[in-house]
Amino acid sequence: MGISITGMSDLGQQAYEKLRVGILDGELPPGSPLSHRKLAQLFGTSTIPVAAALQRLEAEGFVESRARAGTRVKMPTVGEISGNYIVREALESQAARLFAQSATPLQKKRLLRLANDLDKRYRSLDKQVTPSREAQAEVEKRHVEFHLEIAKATGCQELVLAIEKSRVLLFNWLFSRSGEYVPLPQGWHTRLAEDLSTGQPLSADEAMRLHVTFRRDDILRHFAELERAAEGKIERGPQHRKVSGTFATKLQNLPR
Amino acid sequence: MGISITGMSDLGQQAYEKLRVGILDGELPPGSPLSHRKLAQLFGTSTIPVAAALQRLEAEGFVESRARAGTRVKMPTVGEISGNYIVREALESQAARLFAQSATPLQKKRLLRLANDLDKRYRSLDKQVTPSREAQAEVEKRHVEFHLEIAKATGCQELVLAIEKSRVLLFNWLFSRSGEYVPLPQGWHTRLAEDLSTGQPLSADEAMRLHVTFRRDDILRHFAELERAAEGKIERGPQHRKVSGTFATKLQNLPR
DNA sequence: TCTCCAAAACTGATATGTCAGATTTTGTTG
DNA sequence: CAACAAAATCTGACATATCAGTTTTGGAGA
Repeated sequence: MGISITGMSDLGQQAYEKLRVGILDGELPPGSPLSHRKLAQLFGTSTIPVAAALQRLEAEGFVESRARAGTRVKMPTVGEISGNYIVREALESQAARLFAQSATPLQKKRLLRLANDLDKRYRSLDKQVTPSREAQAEVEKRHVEFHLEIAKATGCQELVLAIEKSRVLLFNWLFSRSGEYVPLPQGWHTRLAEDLSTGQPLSADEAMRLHVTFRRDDILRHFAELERAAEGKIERGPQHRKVSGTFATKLQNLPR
Repeated sequence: MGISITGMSDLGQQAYEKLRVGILDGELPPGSPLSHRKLAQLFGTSTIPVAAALQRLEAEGFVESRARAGTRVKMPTVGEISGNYIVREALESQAARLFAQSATPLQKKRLLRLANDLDKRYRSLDKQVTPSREAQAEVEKRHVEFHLEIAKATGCQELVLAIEKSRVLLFNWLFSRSGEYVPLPQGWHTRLAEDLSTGQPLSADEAMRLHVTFRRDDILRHFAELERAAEGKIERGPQHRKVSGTFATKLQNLPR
């Protein structure tokens, strides 16, 4: 699950990628402080490439920065998550239209196979009483891949990138919390793949909209509660969270 | 027609804005070289804020950079323009749905007024034999504002920003060339505004799709020709274009 | 224990200088 | 005059150092 499209220099690119996986792997949960200096020391570079990486991550919505006050992994608001859903619904329903309109039999077959596999994984996840975070993340990553496969089949690179951006961002926001898990209907993705493969563009559009918005209201409600709970609480300053990975640990214990 | 949403430091933000208007005003046409040093000298800063501004402009698609070889205003490919249309169709039809679904009478009235004004301006443009570049740009800017008004009425900030980004980018690409002008039908925007104000979400969606894609094929054909004409021509190195504004002139005549 | 405030510590922003790579120019040779 | 190579020039990437805000901290006083 990685964007390449360099556009950035060597060290800056490396810092960007390290930070990105650090965030997406949950080692750097929302609120984690990201000091230019400490990161530079950790990476063995100056602060310049770090600043470039953080600027890009900020533009992509992973990070928020206030001048001379600090940079941290972003805490999304309910409004932003809601907006993300709206934009993603627009992009993915467009991809669904184009897929239904012009996907080759091979692409359709491939999508069906992916959908089947994905549904299997979700089912096996449902069986477990307490699925591990890693297991959930693994399945969700494949979920993203499934949707990107639809977009890729359209042949429109710009659409793929826009959807990936939107998907990955939500992925990160969701997995930063212990979200109550809403099980999906049986054959949820297989049915979608069938709709996209056999239906007209318009019905594919509609099917995708339903798919995208299925868990939306539950999730928004959940986050609204979390937001209310955090009302006026820790508003600024680094969050003293307990984190597992080596990344954040190293970062915290670094002097200077 | 300006994005604010800082996210960047003082000098970097200023450099970004200056460069952005320089590009959008046509003073820096596609292919113009943008040297960190020269720009820094022109702005009276170091190269650091300039680099930050250029990195952001690159992420937004206005500029392309190759490490240690140069940065220049981007020359779009036909594929990118086509992709831009697909993404924009997705975003704007979504905005149309939401507008039809939830716009207040006041917002509808306001949109109709804007549409009427816009159509008037297009009509007066059609009357002129050789409309000036400035006059065309002025009307096109209002065209962008019209579409942003629809998005703003949805109350979804993320959708507004995504549409603005997509619109402004195409705006810049189109106005960098002397495009053959395809006149619009009578009351083109007024009819759209009416459709969005009175119709159901689905019909609003469809109306917007038709609107967005109206000139698309002509434009893509036009650019395909231009691209073919430039086949293998000036591939690298600064373009020695003749430019009007003071911005580019200063830039070119700067030593170092 | 709580409030307030100044000093200390930390932060991102920026200037300056250097480096290696890419490009362009120039000089040479056929 | 063409082809080619070396040198001069230009480019962005980056390191180091400093600055001015912001936040945290450690009492002093209530």
